[in-house]
Amino acid sequence: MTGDWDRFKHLFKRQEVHAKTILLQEGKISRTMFFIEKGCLRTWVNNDGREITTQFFFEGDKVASIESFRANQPSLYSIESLEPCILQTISQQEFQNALENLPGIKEEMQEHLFKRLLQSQKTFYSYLKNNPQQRYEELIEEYPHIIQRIPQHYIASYLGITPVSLSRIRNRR
Amino acid sequence: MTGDWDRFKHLFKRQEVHAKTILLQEGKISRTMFFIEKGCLRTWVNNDGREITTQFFFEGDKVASIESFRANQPSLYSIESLEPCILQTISQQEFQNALENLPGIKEEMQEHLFKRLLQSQKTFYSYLKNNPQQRYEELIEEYPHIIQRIPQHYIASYLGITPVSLSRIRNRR
DNA sequence: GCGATTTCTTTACAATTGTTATCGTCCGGG
DNA sequence: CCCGGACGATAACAATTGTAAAGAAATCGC
Repeated sequence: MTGDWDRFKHLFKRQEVHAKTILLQEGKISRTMFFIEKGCLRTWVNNDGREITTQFFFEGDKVASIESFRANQPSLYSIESLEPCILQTISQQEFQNALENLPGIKEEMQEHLFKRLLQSQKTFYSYLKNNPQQRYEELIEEYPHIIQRIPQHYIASYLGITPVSLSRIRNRR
Repeated sequence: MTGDWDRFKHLFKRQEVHAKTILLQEGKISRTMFFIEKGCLRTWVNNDGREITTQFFFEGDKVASIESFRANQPSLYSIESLEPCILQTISQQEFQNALENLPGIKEEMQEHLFKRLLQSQKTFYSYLKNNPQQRYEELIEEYPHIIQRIPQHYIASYLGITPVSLSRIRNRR
């Protein structure tokens, strides 16, 4: 899956960051793409001072505000570390070079984009169809490692509810 | 915007349908793409017998379950006419031909896919950030024609609430 | 090691939405 | 022209979630 990815992994630079480091701020243009070697990240949006987590990322994931990275537009969300991380980073510039020089990367990017669309739609439909309790149960089913690894208030914000409400749901079970 | 689109409009076949015609059923693989000449469509998902509308389409829009159309996977949603419609349709086969023979169409499709990702994300974030009342007000702001043209219970299902709740929200204003 | 911070739970109350049912209006087909 | 279905409003009640505040436990940083 990330086979092609490995081909230009040597272009990356190693970077270590503390927990709670903002790697990309909402509204800024994404100039860097990250590959997680160790640790985890989240993306989140600001809503009147209240944070809403939109996604979690773990070892092996590549993370960027693709929309921003690709179109040079302000990112709709922030990217932040949740744990101390070891990251491999590549700049937009270097990535452009790779795009033009390494065959197949372009197609892989498109496939990646397509998968993101599917994922985004799937998450969206889960929101439409299920209530918070059902979404929590779905999370336990499909991504148990998230429950075990991520502090609950982040999960609550990911589920679209308050930590109080998540605590109640957990007690109902 | 649809400039390139016009270039192969002659490949389309005209089709007239009644209101409430299912053009693609959830779970089936999309083999046809539609261009709306007159009328409007909606996409919706089935949730335990309850319909949830995910999007509305009007004159000038092109509609397909792109994800299904492109990857030959079962569609996650149905496509249905809300009014009597005049449609221009193209089969997957003919579309493939166009893709290979007409230069630039491929890039246009990718751009279209990218825009769908952005749109999908935007709608999703609106769900995350806003309550039903705010989403209704946003709808009035940004897409007033939808309010005027579409029966309320479809709008309610689009907003993720019951018709009863939408009626209450309208009365609160 | 220890104080400060973070995280989670609990409580009480308010606000919103869902559920079910009834009723009136409008519109189109036979 | 009339009947039936579609559509929207309303009411009463239940269930869920949000809000604010307080406290206990765990964890972090120095």
